[in-house]
Amino acid sequence: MRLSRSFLPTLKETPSDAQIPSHRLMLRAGLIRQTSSGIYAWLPAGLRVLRNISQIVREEQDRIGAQEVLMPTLQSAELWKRSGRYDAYGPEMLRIQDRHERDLLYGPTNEEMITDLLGQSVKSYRELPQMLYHIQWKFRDEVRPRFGVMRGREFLMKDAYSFDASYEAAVDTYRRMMLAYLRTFQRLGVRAVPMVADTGPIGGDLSHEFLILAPTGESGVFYDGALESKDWLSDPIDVDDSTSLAGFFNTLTSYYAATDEKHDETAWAAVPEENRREGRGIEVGHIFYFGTKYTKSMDISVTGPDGALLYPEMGSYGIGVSRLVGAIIEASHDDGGIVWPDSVAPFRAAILNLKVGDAECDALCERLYAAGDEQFLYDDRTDRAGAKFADADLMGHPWQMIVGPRGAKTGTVELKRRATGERFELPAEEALAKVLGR
RNA sequence: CGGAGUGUAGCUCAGCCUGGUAGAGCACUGUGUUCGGGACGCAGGGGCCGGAGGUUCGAAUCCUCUCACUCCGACCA
Repeated sequence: MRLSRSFLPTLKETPSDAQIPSHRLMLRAGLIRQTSSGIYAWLPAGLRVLRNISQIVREEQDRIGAQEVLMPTLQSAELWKRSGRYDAYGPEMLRIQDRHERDLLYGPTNEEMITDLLGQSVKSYRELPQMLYHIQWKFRDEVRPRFGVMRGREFLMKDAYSFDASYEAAVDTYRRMMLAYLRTFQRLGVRAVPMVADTGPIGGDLSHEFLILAPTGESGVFYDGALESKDWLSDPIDVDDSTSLAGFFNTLTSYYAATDEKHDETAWAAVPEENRREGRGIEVGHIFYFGTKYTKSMDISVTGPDGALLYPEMGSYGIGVSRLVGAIIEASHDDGGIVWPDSVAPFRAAILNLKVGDAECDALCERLYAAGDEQFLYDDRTDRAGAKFADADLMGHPWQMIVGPRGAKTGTVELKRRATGERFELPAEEALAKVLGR
């Protein structure tokens, strides 16, 4: 994208109603604009990030056999009356009426809808397991939205729902999903630690929250530092093998990790002192096994192997996609602006033409731009160099390809790595190779 | 939902107390000098002061109502 022709409105000054770094930076870097309290419009660069995150989430969901669907944002109140949650949900649920005065709601979650959908078509245990997910906008009428997209009212979320014919199978599904989450967050370039979460009346140990560590997190967290060194992408866990999954799960959960709500001083004391990590975290994912809660309340059953009716065992698994944009920035920024992990950055690199109009600079920049296609943001504005540096740092591109009159003469590019500040003077082709990972 | 605030130019804000008819910096347009970390000069454009009522000769300013947004608390992917 050519910056001179793009809609990337950066701000030099900090908007007054943004309190935390991610909110300030998202506004300043031109990712979002607020349209109402807790509701945001996503501008081109912000949308790219949202899509990059969604794509990684999608690939990891698909990898464990989940199938993508897309359910509507508006739901019928009837559906929620069947599960009993229409009255139970409270004012967080946005309720509306259509012209026929039928009650509708803007979905805060989709358990009822997915359960109903599955029940309509799945009649035998042989058709299980099923795992469905969608990435859709949701609405929760928070009393007090704040922190930009981290606590908005409208938010983009991936939610998956699983249906198994037995508890044992549901446990495998849960563990499979847990691994998918660990892989997802690792690919997103952030450290998200799973912590035991409250299971409420369901009980058991099958509920975990995933928290990204950041000083502005809303929960206090305590965990074993050994969890930091795990590489889930190369761990040879067989997601189709129950024993392999159990081994993975038992190893993982043997390390202490809890939010302040569930913190246990005795267990904490058993963690080697040099491994104790204490800080704050932002919840970006939640996985939860809840059994037959909805299949029973909505009377959705299938025929079991013995011919008797069986209520499928369910779990639900959320990832806050739009919240992640804020959370990643909270975990990865500096005084100059955002520091995007490579995998989610809106652009892989910015090309900074320090002297637009200089034939050699222009030619070299065009050559670089053509090689990167839409992965590069070409700063072809006639601004001064300083403004370009500042904007590139603010927007957080992983790489900056700086082209000035000196280098352009010899076909040399100054490559800057945003995360470390390292600089390399390289021939154009080598710079491209490095940036494009070739 | 309780408490506290704020709405004036695209952004950050001053002006309000003590009414007299709209300001600054940045941004934007033109122009000249500059040109590797958010330059400088000159000349410009842009706001029915959130909205509605009221008081007054006169309201951004005082009063009433209303809407929006923000912060603190309780609650939350």
